Amino acid sequence: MNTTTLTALAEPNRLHIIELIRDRGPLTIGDIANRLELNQPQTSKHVRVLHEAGLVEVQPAANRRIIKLRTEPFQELDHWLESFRSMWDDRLDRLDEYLRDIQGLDHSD
Amino acid sequence: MNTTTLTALAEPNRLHIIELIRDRGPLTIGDIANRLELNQPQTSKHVRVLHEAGLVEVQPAANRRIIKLRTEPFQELDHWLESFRSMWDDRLDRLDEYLRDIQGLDHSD
DNA sequence: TTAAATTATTCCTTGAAAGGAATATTCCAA
DNA sequence: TTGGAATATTCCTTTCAAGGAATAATTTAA
Repeated sequence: MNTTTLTALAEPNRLHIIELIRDRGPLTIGDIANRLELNQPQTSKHVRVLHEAGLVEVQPAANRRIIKLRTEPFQELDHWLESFRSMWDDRLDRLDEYLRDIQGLDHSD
Repeated sequence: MNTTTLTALAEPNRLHIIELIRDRGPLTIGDIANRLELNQPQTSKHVRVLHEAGLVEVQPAANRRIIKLRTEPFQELDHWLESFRSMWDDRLDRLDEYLRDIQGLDHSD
């Protein structure tokens, strides 16, 4: 697991930005600032960090920037958590294996 | 999602400690320090942070402390990721739903 | 009780990250 | 081309986390 993703998410305002976009869909810097009651400069800065960490995609549209979630970092995080899942849920693991069997998918890992 | 978990994991050495315990099982402060080539004081400090964040359980044994992983924070992180999963894998979501159906489990959430 | 091993704590310094305030930049509309 | 809206950047200050070094505390063994 890489720590850039975690570092980016560890700041409360940035986490809120991520969850906001997750819930409301792509948003503008101004939208984010308004909804989260942040100043515009700090919003830009936080979004920059999120972008540099690859958590977010920035799509210019005229005057504005539309901020979208990227999937890869969350997939990576999810994959990382796989290695812990057996700690707390063997049953689901076995079901997952069974599921893959009946779906005829490869599970050679 | 709470940021204490993320903050604790965002520090590289602490992340290494977590992954080390995940892979090797419960370890002593000294074991961790040796394997990760950390000084003992910093190891103690990092483990303290991990413990205060609830990521780790500390079990005294005579002179030593045995450090174990706790499951809850990882479960919470996993649960948080659920809300993102539909972004990248609708198929698995549908399979999961199907799975719950044939298992006769409650899925009223 | 003393010594040795293991771990915890304290003190200090340094670097980085975050917010505020001001200003710069970019882009469209008129 | 000028004005206004949206966003970016810079500069400054403050706070906080991390490492190093030294030392304290705890536990067992002898």
